[in-house]
Parts: sequence; structure tokens; C-alpha cells
Amino acid sequence: MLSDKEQKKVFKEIASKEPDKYYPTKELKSLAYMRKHCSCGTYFWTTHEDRDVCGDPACSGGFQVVLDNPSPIKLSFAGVWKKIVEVLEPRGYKPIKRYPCVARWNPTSEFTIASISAFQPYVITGEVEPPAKKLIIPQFCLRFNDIENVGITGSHCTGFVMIGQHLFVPPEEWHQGELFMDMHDFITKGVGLSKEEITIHEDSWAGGGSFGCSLEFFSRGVELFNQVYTMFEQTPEGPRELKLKVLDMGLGQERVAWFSQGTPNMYEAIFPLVLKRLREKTKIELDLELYNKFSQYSAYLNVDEVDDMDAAWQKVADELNVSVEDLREKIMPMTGLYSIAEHARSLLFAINDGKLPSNVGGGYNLRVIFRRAISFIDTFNWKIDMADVCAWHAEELQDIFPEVSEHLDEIREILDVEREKFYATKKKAAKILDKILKKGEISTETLIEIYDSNGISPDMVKAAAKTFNMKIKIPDNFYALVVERHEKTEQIHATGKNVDIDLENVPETKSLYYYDYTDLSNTAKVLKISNKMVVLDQSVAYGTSGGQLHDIGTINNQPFNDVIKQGNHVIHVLENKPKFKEGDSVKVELDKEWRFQLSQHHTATHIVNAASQEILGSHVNQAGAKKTTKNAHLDITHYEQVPKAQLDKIEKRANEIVSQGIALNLSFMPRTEAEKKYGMSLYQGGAVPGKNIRVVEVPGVDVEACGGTHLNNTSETGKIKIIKSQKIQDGVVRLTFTAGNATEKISEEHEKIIEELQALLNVTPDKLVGRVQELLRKRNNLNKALKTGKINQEDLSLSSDTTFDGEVITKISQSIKTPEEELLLKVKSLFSEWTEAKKNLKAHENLLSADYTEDLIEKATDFKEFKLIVKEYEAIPQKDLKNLSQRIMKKSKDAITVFVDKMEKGIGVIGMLGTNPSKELNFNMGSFVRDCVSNFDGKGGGNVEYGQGFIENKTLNVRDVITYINNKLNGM
RNA sequence: GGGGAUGUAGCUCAGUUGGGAGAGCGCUUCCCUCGCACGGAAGAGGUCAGGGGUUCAACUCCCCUCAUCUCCA
Repeated sequence: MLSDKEQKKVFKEIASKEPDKYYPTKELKSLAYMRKHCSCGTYFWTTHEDRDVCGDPACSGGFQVVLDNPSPIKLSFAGVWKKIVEVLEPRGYKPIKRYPCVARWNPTSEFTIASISAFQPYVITGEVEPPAKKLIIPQFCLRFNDIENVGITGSHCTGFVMIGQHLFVPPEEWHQGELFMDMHDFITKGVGLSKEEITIHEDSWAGGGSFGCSLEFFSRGVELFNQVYTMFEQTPEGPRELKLKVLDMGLGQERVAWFSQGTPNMYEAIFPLVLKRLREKTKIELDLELYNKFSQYSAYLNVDEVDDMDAAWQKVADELNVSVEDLREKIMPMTGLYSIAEHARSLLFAINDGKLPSNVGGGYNLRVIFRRAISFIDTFNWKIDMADVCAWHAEELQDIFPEVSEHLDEIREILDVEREKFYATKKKAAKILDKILKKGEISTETLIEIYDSNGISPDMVKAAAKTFNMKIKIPDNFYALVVERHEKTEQIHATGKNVDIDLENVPETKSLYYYDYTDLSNTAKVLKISNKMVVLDQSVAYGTSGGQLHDIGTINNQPFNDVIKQGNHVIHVLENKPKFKEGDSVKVELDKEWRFQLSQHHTATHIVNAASQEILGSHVNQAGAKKTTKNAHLDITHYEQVPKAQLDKIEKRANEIVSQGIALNLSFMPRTEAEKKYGMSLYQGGAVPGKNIRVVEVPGVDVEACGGTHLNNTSETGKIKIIKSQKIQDGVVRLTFTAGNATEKISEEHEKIIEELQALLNVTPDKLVGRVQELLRKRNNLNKALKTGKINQEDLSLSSDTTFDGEVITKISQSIKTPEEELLLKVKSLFSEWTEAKKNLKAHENLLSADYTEDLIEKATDFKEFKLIVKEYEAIPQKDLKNLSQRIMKKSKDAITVFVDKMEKGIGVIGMLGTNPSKELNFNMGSFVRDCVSNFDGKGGGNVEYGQGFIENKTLNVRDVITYINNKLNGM
């Protein structure tokens, strides 16, 4: 089979050979268009006898929209949509509301990138009925591949409205000529463009296995729209006519508005109100004359097509007869304003439709454009608040998109948080730069690393280096090197489990759990057995999917521990090989408790989701979820860690919903109807395939398309408890919670822990928090006392009476920085460390006293001109002897110590030099100790001043070691 | 979805092939001064994010977890 690209090329040739068969040539000719062949290879249609190049900017030398406006009718941005409705609605096109630009229903794409995206993939494949067979839609789309061009070229946007003209019909209802004429009439009669201004290219299109031909409408070097007639699909036997033919016409609302008004650039045409306010705020004089000239050449500054940006600016400056500096100085503020306005609009739609700025995923694009806008604001020192700009857009769009005004307060809050993050990062970056620049040269390696891990771009390094009077070399292929680095580290990961079972020709399993989760058994016919895997004609068992764990149970009393869903087949995995045969009639029975717990967790997930939206705001959407028997977690989109007080509110609200005892509605309905009735927020759990979708409704609370097992009434959920909240990535918070029995189990476990702690620390539960904190403090104090020798008697007993009212376990877990699962072990080990320290302090009381150290120094023997202390100890922790040595060194700079310690497993040797001997003697304590212990097959080492070693030998006599050491010392 | 970096005193951060936990600012006390600022001296303050492993010895090496930042698709 051919790739899409190859298919497109092949088909373009085929279609060009027989234009009458594939293009609406009859209509074109009747309108007096003539077919021509451009030197670039493309066939095109024009009314000009003498025209010999097609309208592509590359062939005709840039675009010239603003020279003399070709259109006699002035259409505002909103006016374009109104006009197309005016022209096409009477011809049977149904205007429909835009879809969100965050494509929750689409498993293949995060954002809506074209009007047709609204209907991908299920309308195109015929699984889903379109809202109308023949429709027009003003679809806001997001594309982030041209960010750097925004504001510069005058025609690039990250967010734009693609007006779609779409048709989804069987071949007999397909009239290509009509479709062409509808758009031709719109552009000539509606927009007022004369035929002489129009050039139409023949082209083709292929994607996702289908393909067709297309006509592109150009005027003055600008592509106005592209009408794609998708009529064929690729098969192994060759092209075949589609059962459902699809018209995909996408028209840039911005472009048409621009073209119609003839403004110097697109931005002036689409949000004049916002630009007016921005100019009032910034007092930027718009040099329209310069921009007029500039914009004609701005296409030369397209970063995608230009290798040497500086040369491109020079070229433009030459054309305008000004210096590059002048040009930049005047143009850059304007491009800044345009970028700010444009990015604010994209942010408004994206956040409104449920995406948050983040460091991963599509949210990263939002972060990038927000930061780009803020950088412009900072560069020019403007007093502009992005949230204000968003609000102005909402006002300007009120007429056609009133919904974007609905959450302005939330958007402001989100942008505030995002701005603070940006400045924090910037501050940090400045500090890091300062540090490494002070060090001197910066290697390419460092350059890449600080970019990759701190977001410090080479440009920032360059700018900062100026203040140090340094020049930084940045390799030309810098970004390629970054990519290379990523390629090196990326690894291939194993895919999900693949079940080895052939299901060809096995009928699908009918699932029986959809209406009542308390149905726990059914009889069925065995369709297929493969090893321990069994497929039945129908089953109540739920296979792992949609984040919910599978059921367990028995078939004919033979237990199964796993259920896998593959397509619409349900595969039961038995513990042992089944004793029944294919074709047998069997009985399925499920584990009741297991099923109930999962259902409780699943319904609880919907409830917590709804409660979170209520408490935190409408920007909250589900970003993922998982339900097991132990607990469930729900990932929600939110811009910061959820504070404890908010968590409490969510929990409280969730339990309110439970206690209200709301009956759930579980039903199947056509996707189209469900979407119409409940909107796109249905797809909280992600895209769902199929013509009919299951809708789980908690009336008045939550509606989701969901295939999981659910309770009949919220009251069956039992108590919901949020046990943990963590930010798993920027913009996504994971709430972990339990419901029903799982909650009970958690409380029981907590109680058990509390009981044990009570016994250990000998206090009532309300004082546990205080006691544990005291324990940690005193354990630390005692460890220190072992070093310094200064003992505070208070640290030898626990006496805290501080009471705490609240979640004891959570609080303790926080205050000793230990996860709840490890809490008991941790407290126990703290306690035993504290007790151990107490014991050591007592046992070595004399060792720790100042008198003792002084005594040792006094009794030291002379070694060269220093004081040598060789001493034997028994069962003293190495650390304590090291501490003792240190205390001696503090007292006497002339001291040299060698301690030999008889321990359970063997003999330890610890030696230390005071400052004087370490300076004046040619003596390395590390090597000395190593030599000593290795003589007895031990191991050790150290540095000049300190040595430590160990001889693992239970029978060795300490005297032997000491004698050896003394001999060695005497020989020096 | 895939990577990278960071986490050490209240704050900002050092910490060399693993071998006595440091600096600056801040804090306390004292000296100087009529008082303040400055200056001088002394001192307090650390579960080296948490857990596990390797080792005679881990802030340092390995693994896991948590938190923060960041790049790419």
C-alpha cells in the first residue's frame, strides 16, 4: 500500500490527466475559467488569458493583499461568519456551534486543528451520525508549529477559526459541482471578489487511508480556502469508492476578513478593538505606512523557510530603503503588540475549553505562547495584564462566541499563577547564569545542559554574557545538538500485554453488566478455549478497561483471576485448565465483594470529579483515573497543589452527594444525541468508540460516557475519603481516595497504627503527634550529644503533653516526612535509635566527659614531639570512637590517637592526627591504618589525618593488634 | 508520552577518585557608641528530601519513592 504522501502524488497525476472526471470542470468553464499549466507543475484555472503562473507566493513573488484592496465589501471578523450563514443556510447548510478546541472526543489528537477535526474519527468512519449531513461550522483551532512567525509575518496565528463546509453523504447524494458553486458564490457574491482576482489550483489529498482531489482558491498570493473531495479509499486491490463521501472545505475566517478589509496585516482585521486598547495602554504609535510596506515582504521572514534570519532582515530593509536597526526598532514593538493580542486569544479559547498551561503535553504549548507574550511585555516595559487582554477578546467575540466570556475570573487566576511561575523560573535562571558566567568559559555541553534542564536559551546566555563583557560561542547547529542528546537517551518501551489467542471468526461476547451491577451470575455458551483462556457468548464479568480493574469469580466453580477485554471479546483467564469444552453450557459467578468495591470506587470517582469541579472551578477536567479494590485515584486538571482546606471541602461535598441518595441513570444512546444533550464534557474519561455510547448520569451532578460498573444509587457508595493528593505534573493533580469498605479498612488500619503507637509511646491518641515530634527532636539531640559530649537531661525522657485535634496519622506522616505506609516502621526505628543513644550515652558516660579526654591527653606518651594515645576499647560503635577522637583533637592540636576496638564480629581500628602532626610529620594515617588491618586480613583506609579499618575475625586477640601497631610506630 | 536537572543551616548556595558537614546573609550574646548605623568578638542553628543497597566507612556510588524546575514530540 502507498503512503499518504505517495498516494497524494500519484492521484494528483491521475486526476490531472482526466480533469473532467475528477474536477468540476463544467462549472469552471461555464464561469469562463481557463485551465493552465504553471511551470511548477500545477494545473490551475484563471479568467486571464495571458496568465502563466499559478498564484502560489513562490511562483508569483510574495503576496500583495494591501496594495489595492480587491474586495468592495468590508467584512469584519464576525461578519465573515454571518455572511457565509447568509449565503449558505438557504442552500441547505446547517450552521452548527463550534466544538471545543481541546479535542476530548478524539483519541488521535489533543487539540482541534481543523474544522474536520470536530468529526474525526467516528463521523468519517461512519460510526457516528453527523449533527447534519450538510453543515457549516466556525471551528476555533489551535496549531503551534508557527509560533515564531506570529506578529512578524502578519499572517500567522496559533489560534484561528476555520469555517468548515462539510458534507457526509452516500455517493448518490454527492454533487460536486454544486459544492464548488456554493463556495464560489460565497467568495464572489458574498465577499465581493471578482472572478478576475481568483486563481484555482488543482490538487489532491490523502490521509488515513482515504483520498480525493481538491481545489485551492487563491487570490493575490493568499490561499483563501481549500475544498477537498474525499471520495476514495485505498484497499489492497486498489482504489475503491467510499460508501460515505466527505466534503472537507476549510476556510480561514481571519484570512477572509483580512482580505475583505485590506488591512496591513491580518491582526488589524480580526481584533481591532483589542489592538486599539493595547495601543492606548502602551502609547505605541502605529507606523502603518512602514508596516504597510513591511508586510509586503514579511513573508520573507518566515522562520520555516529562511535559513539566515539576519540576512532576511537585511533584505527586507534594503527593499524598504531603511537601515536594519531602524526597521527593527519600529517594527518590533508592533510585532510585540500583535503577538500579545494573538496569543491572548489562543489562551482564552484553550483555557476556556479545558486545557491548562503545563510543562508536559499540549499544555506546554500554552506555556510557550504565554511566556512569549510576557517576554514582549517585559522587553518593552509595558503595563499589560494578559488576563485583561483575554477579557477584551471575550468582549470583542461576544457576538459569535459568547461562551468564552463565561470563565474569565478563573482564567485570570490561572494566568496569575502561570505568570508567577514564569518569573520564579526567570529569577532562578538569572542566578544560574550569573554563577556559571563568573566561572568563565562556557562549553557547548554546559550550554545544552542549562537549556535542557533549566530552560535557559543560548540567547539568554548571550545577553547575560554582555554584562560580563564576555563573548559566547553558540554552535550553529545548537538545536540539532539538543535533539541529538534526546535521541541518545530515549529508549524503547515494552508495549502492553498481548494475549495470544486467535479470535478470528469467534462471535463477540455480549456484556451483561451495563444495567445492574448486582447481577452477579449468568449462564453462557463456551465459544472458545485456548489454554486457560475462555471466551463465552455472554458474561457479567468486567474486563480491565477504562481504568477499572477486572472482576474475579468462577466458571462452573473453577476460579478465574483475570478478565481481559480485547475489542468486544471478553476473555476469562482461569487459574487452571478448564474442565469444560467448547460448546458446553456453563455458569459464571462473580465475587460479590470484589465487584461491589470496584463499583463503589467507580461511582465515587464520578462523584469526586463533580465535587472537584464544583469546589475548584470549571477548568477542572478528568485527566485520567484508576480504580482498584484497595483505592481509586482521579487525576484532575488544576493549576496548583490543592490546599488541605479545599480537599476537605471536596470530600465533604462528595459525601453530601452520597448522602443525598441520588439514583443513577444508566443508558445507551446514540452518540450524536448524547453529545447534543450533554455536550463534549461527556468525554471525561477520554474518547469512547462506537455508534451507541453508554451514558452514566448522576442527575444534577455528573454525566459521563463510561463503560464501567456503577452503583444504582449514590447512597450505596458509602463513605468517601480522600487519602492523598499529589501534583503528578504541572497542571494535573492526583486525588487518591477510598469508598465504602475500603474506607472502613483504611480507618481500621489507621486505628491499628494508632494503637501500636500508643503502646510504644504510652500516651493517649490526641497527644501522639506531639510525642512523635518530641521523639524525633530528642533522638536528634542525643545523636548530637554523642558527638559533643554535652547531654541535656530533658532529652532522656518523653514528656510532651501537646494535644492535636485532627487526622493524627496524616499529621505525623507530614511532620516526620515519611509516607503513611512506612510510618509505623519509621516511628519504631526512631524510638529504638533514641533508646540506643540513651544506652550508649549511659554506658560511655565517662568516655564523653571532658575529664576523660583531658586525662587521656595527660597520660599520652611522647611520639616525636607529639602526644600519642593508643588505647583499647570494647564494643563501642565506630562512630563514637571517631567522635571521641575529634573531641581530643579539639583539645590538643598535638594529639595522635589510635583506638583498637574489640567488637562482636571482629576488631576495628580508628586513628586520627591533630593539626600539628598532620602538618609536620610525614605520616599518613589512612595508609597506616590500612597497613595495620591488612596485616590481619582486614580492610580499611582513609586520608592523611584520619584512618579507619576493620578486621573480620572473631578469634583474633586485641593485644596482638596493639603490639603490631606499637611495633610499627616504634619503627618510624 | 519520552528525557534532563535540582533537593545540604531560617535564606542563597559551596562540598574535590567515598574517609573529620562548610561559606555568605540572617539570628542570639558581648565589645565599641549618649543612641543608631557601621565595625569587632563569641555562639546557637543540620533526620545532608525519605527509604533500601554496596562498603571497614556514604552528603558523595547504585536502586526505589517524594517534591520542585525544565526540554522535546
